[in-house]
Amino acid sequence: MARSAQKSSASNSGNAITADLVAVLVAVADGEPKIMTIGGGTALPSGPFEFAHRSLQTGLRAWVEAQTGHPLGYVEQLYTFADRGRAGDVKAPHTISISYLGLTREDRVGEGFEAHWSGWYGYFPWEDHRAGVPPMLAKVLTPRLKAWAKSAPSPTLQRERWQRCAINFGLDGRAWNEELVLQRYETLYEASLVPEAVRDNGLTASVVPGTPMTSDHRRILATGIARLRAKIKYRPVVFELMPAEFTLLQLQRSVEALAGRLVHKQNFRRLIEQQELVEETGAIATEAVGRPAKLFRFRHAVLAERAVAGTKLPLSRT
Amino acid sequence: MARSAQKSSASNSGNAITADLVAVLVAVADGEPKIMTIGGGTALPSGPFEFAHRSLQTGLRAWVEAQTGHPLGYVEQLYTFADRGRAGDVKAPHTISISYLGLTREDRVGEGFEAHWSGWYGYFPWEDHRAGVPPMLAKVLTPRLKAWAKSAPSPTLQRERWQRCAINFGLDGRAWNEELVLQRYETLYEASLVPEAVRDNGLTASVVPGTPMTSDHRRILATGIARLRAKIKYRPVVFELMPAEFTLLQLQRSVEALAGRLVHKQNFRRLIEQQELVEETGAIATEAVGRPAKLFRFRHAVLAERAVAGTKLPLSRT
DNA sequence: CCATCTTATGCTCACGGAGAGTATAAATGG
DNA sequence: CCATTTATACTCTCCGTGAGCATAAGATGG
Repeated sequence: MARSAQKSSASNSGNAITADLVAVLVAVADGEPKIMTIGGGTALPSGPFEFAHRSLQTGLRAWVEAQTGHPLGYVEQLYTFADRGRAGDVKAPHTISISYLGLTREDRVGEGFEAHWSGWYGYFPWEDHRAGVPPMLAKVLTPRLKAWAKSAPSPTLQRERWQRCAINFGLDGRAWNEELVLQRYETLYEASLVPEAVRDNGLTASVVPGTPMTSDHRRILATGIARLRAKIKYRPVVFELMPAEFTLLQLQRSVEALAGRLVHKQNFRRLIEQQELVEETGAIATEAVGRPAKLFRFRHAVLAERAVAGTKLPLSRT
Repeated sequence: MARSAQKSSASNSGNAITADLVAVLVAVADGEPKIMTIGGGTALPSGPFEFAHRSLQTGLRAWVEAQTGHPLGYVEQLYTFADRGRAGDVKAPHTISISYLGLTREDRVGEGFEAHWSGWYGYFPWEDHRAGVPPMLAKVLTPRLKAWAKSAPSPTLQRERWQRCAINFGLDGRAWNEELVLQRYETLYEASLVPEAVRDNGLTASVVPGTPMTSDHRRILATGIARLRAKIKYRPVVFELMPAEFTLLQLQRSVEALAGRLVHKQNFRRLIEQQELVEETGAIATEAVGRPAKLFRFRHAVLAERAVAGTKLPLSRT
């Protein structure tokens, strides 16, 4: 029945649950995107929601900074999960996971913590298209997905399944869409091709490469990667992952690392410069090979100036 | 301290809270966007999270359908709120509001329920630019915002405040951006120009037009409107709000109602048709004035075909 | 029947952004 | 000096998009 909102907090008091924060903390080091993990890379950092804090956002920020000793540059709420078999403990108190995406420049972790940084493509080997389409996509994923599609009960369902696979994984001559990270993971889960699905549903099946995670953390990670890949195209968030000074090539490599695909160098520079996102520091990079590059820094002014209007990045279709 | 996720559900058990679902249910009737409200239009429908359901999404769906007797077309999670003074009841159990956006064709409400549909521009009069910039923007909002900016402690802060207002409200010759619904509401809240801010902070101040809501429901509504305005530009969700058959003008009017601004008719038709989003039914609209229009229906096939690739809508800059 | 009004529908044009390629510059190591 | 690598400057083409013009097909009132 519909009730007014004022009454609801009183009438709910029987439905006590617990809320967890789960963080997808991203950094880029050596041209590789990394995420902070615990438990030897099997889980994302998570913790109880602290009511001492004014909001969820500040709660997460304080908690992460206490753990790593570093400030969090950019924080954004991802999604609130309560679905799925959460590791099979049906009798445990119900938990809601409120997940966040956080970007940071630092990749060091404070002493004495079990957290460390893991490359995110270890969890999603099929997502890295920087060196072309990964061979495992055609060799491993495609046949498994095809078999899954064929196993559907009706011809119509078979076609629908296969169409979905083709769209998500860029098969049948379709273009690869780097933003469909979550859709791909969920398809693999549904097809019981990831260990989590096998675990949650008590099956035994052969799975595809890619490190699994506790609970639904890999799903949360996929959500975070997808969000970030979408975001870098229209918001200047890449800079949160860069050191104070950088060359345009370093910036490009970071974007490519996140997007999992290469960009056209000249167009990338044109876009960055015409949007006045960066300014020269005057210094020159000291690296070894090739013509030395100018160093740039992010023009923080643009954040105020243009209301985060847009950072367009050229992610080509080939 | 970092703990593995497996341990967390056990170690959290002291932090019990309650979770509410809050729904922004949208329909379009007579060319006006409406939202479902309760409490005489002062609150969004909300209810406790039921653990009988498999997921949050299905929980909301079941709950809404039980209330209204109508299926929910499209459902999407919006945001999870725990911030802000929730109506001043500091000692009440802490509540998290998980908000959802739902789209439906129906605008009838089942008998015996207190819910009904309210036009959303009653809550945000400054958001409707279909008949040009609303006079109240220049007459009421701008002077108040200017005063608020000037009241900042330092000249730098004054400039920052004003720049933010100018960007959000399209002042100083800037273009109106219909997607900044939430930013606008939050600015007004911060400037104590909405009753909710006055209420939450125990102030007395004169406020601007626009119906207030319980708790932070107007903020949640702003989040929903913003999300929907962004979404209609790249996903074919408008059709969820349309009857089975419609003319292109009706479709256009719905888009304009949601976006709060007019679109170029010929370009709109071109876009809709070239994307093959609709097909002719063969019938002709029976309305009165003008040349009769063909009736169209949504091609549901495109959802599968193109993986929600994109529905671009021409929202011009003038 | 004609003038007029309203909406539907077809077509053209100009501009700008994006993808892609060519060419040249500046460094290093043999 | 040459090969190699990276930096940087231009150019060209295509297409999406905003905008306007023109015509068609109904209704209504004189």
